[in-house]
Amino acid sequence: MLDPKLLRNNPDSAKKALRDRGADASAVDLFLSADEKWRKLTFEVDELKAERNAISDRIAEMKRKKEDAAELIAEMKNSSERIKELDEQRRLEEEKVNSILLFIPNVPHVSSPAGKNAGDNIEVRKWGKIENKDFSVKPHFEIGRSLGILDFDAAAKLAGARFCVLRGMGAQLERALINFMLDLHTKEHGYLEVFPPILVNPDSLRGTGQLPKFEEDLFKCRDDDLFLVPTAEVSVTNLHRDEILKPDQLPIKYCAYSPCFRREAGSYGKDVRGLIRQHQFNKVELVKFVNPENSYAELESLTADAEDVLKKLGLPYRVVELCAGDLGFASAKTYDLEVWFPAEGKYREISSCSNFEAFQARRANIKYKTGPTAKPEFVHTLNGSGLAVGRTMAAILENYQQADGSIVMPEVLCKYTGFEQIN
RNA sequence: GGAGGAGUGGCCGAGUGGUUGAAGGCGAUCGCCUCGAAAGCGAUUAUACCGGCAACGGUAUCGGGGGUUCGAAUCCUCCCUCCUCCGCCA
Repeated sequence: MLDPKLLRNNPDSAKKALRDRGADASAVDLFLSADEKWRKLTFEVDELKAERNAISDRIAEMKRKKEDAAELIAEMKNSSERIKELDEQRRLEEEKVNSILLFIPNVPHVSSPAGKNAGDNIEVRKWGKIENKDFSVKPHFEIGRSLGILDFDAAAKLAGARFCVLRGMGAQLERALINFMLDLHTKEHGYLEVFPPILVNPDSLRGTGQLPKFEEDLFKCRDDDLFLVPTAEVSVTNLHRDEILKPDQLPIKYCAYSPCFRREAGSYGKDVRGLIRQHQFNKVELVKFVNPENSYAELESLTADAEDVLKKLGLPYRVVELCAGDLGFASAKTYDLEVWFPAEGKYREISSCSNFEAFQARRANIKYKTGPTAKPEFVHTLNGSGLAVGRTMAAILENYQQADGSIVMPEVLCKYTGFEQIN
């Protein structure tokens, strides 16, 4: 959510920012008119209530003195009706203001490059050497199938398309990756591990920005007002919803493993094969709550923490800075980490690291105090994948593929897998 | 799932219709005292919104929503959470 004061005082810059990211800027005008109505009604109602409160006090005093207050009471009856009416109007207008606000995306940070779509993203750095192998690397889903570790047919029987059953060393590798990532972030990068619920309520999803706009992307329980999380970001960020954090608490750094569930509505026909785009996948997520002053430095270090996973696994990758038009709804600035897939001969997203500034904090009401007497301010929230586990497995199956069709484990993983090779 | 109990400020805790945004205590902050500290004394100590350049004024909030009433922390109602007992269960 954007700061309503910013929209009031500086609507033109807000509109420009929204156009920069390809969003509909007319919402700003809708907000402005609804907001003005709301403020007018609020002012009127508050004045009437002030009067009512004053007269109520007089009634109370008269009653104490055993005087007759019938006349005042009768008078207040009308006033009370009027208050009720106006209050209802005010409530409706307030709802309108809020629903407009909830559909407006974040404003891109000045450092986010201009551009319309992924084609305008900027590569900021590359890491790792892309090997020219003397055999043709099979795509991960083929090699995984022939090694007997990925079973898409069984998954289709159990659940449908976009699911996968991991078998044997595949299942073990998945588990090893999760443990490896969590250990790295907790032991070397200073994150506190949490294991949150993966079913959450609508308030939580509103807090991070999935609701109300992206409900169709979520799996919802039929009989309960609960959704499966599309990312642990939702659970973990909402850990501090409606809280005022103490000055010495920041920065807070969490990492969490969770399964993630996405309906992938509207992505039919896209990445249909393999582990790239599944309805259910595992992810280790990094989440930070920070002082606004440091949030961009914190984004750099969070990105570096995610990159470290790829470095330790020896997977070639590049870092891409998303242009304004490609930014997610809640993000002000995002770096995508893209890992090399040799079978396809291209880089694909494996992590997305974002600074949401106060956008989520305002929705989720997460504040901090700079000192014991200071006024609470919104924190900045950040998160990034550290990493998407399924895609990491896929990258390993391709990058570590041998001519004989076997897969050599990255060295750091061996103590987690207990084997050095899949064949 | 059934029965009963409870949810008040950072914390504890009073408060069953009218100067109660909320006693009292703890904690915290500032000041006095002190060489310094402790103790003691005094003051301050929620959040959001609206109006105002500001000083300041106003409104709302006692788990959440709705209702009764001139007036609700207090009464009614629905929901949520926690506790106890029963049932079920990993």
